[in-house]
Amino acid sequence: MSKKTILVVDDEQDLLDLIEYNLKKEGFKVLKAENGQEGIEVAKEHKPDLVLLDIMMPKMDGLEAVEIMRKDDDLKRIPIIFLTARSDENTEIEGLNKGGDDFITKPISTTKLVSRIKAVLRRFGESGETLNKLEVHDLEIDKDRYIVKRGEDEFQLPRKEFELLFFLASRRGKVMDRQTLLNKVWGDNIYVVDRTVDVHVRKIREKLGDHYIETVKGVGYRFKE
Amino acid sequence: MSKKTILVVDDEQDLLDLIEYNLKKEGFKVLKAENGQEGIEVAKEHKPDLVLLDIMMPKMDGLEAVEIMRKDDDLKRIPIIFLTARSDENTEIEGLNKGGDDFITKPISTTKLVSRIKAVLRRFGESGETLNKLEVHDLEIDKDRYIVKRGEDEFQLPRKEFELLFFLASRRGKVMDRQTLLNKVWGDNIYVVDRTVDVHVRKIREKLGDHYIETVKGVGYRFKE
DNA sequence: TAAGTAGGTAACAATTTCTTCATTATACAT
DNA sequence: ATGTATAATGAAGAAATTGTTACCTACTTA
Repeated sequence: MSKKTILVVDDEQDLLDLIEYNLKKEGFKVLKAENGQEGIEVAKEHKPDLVLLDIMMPKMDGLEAVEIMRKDDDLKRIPIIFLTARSDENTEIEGLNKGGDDFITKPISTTKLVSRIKAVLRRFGESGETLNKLEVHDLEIDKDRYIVKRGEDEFQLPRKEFELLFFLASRRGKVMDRQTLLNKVWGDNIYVVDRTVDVHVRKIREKLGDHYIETVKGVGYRFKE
Repeated sequence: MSKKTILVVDDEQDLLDLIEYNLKKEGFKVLKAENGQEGIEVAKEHKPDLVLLDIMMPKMDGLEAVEIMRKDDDLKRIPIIFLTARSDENTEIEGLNKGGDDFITKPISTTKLVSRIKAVLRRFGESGETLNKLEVHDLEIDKDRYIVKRGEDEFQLPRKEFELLFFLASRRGKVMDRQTLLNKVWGDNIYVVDRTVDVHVRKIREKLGDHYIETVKGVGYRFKE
């Protein structure tokens, strides 16, 4: 399991550092921001797996930030845990109503923080957040819909072609040999000649153009980075 | 919007009644159980939309109950909110780790309780619209009356056809395989041949035309976006 | 009881997708 | 530049999937 990235947004530098230290110790990747606005920018750029968001901040407070995030297609699925200076039930309720996923009051207990983060991540992880939508180059590959989009154009690829494309695209840059592709896309105990892959690659290129999948002679195929 | 069902599990009869009163006032349907074991039985039978679970109970406590629920295919997706007598951080952490979705300490503020329940339901509900009236393309699909309208025309579909259409339409664009459709429309523990879905799709197309439900060969069906 | 409706199954026709293989083109090493 | 290995291509047949129809059962209603 690759490291999960947590974005921590808080205006107190000390607290930011403390949280960073503790989360890194637990194996998370940590991003930091000092206000809501910066937080959203960082979130847009790095798409963290979870955001820890202070309610009280200068420039843009946490509640505003959450509203913006929930309206942004790229960000709205990211779980948010609020931080607040002290237990203030009204704020808490407002936060949850606005779309927060949990709530933690300062002073923060490290154990509690980590425990909650894990709980929230697990919760979101199992509800099918298995990354069903890839955006690479000018393509949008949507496995929920089994559709590939490029701008306004939609391509309806047959299953194998789609799954092959999806697999390659989800490992952008990495060269995969034919056998691996067969195992991963076709299944482990399927017997087909490995040249079959070539034919599917060709069909994908035929439909989408040949600037996505690169041939690495003697090795296999790779989705262009 | 159909009423959401909340199962409340607590050994204190008074509290049970108090919560029931408040939740009913808010428009929820309420089920009650007095210990973990009973709670699981009721949950299995009625599949509530959310469970409020006391940690400390005779016979089977809340933590045990949650473990069992999370292992049961029918129950594991039901969100759980823990109740506990007082803020006890250790228990709280344990609860969240075991798979709770939120945590509320007694004495319970009614507002807070309802607010949290709604927050959790919203979070979980986003995957499945609970609206009873869908308007898609030129169709109006009304689950209250089991009627589909197109302009002046009204179509009276049989139950299964209607529910299949409704389900697909409520997840517009998303491809659903036959098994999922069977589980969601027919029910989890129903045995019917999956090709049955095809026949119903055909009947729907026969009545409404075939420009609503799209076939994704090798995968399933999808309501056109 | 007959007739009608709904739901399910099975068979096979129609269609699409997949695989293979033969041929042609290309890249790479020498 | 040439030869060899590898990949691209095209086309045909196999395999898989879906559409469609007919039929069966259970249940409801007249």
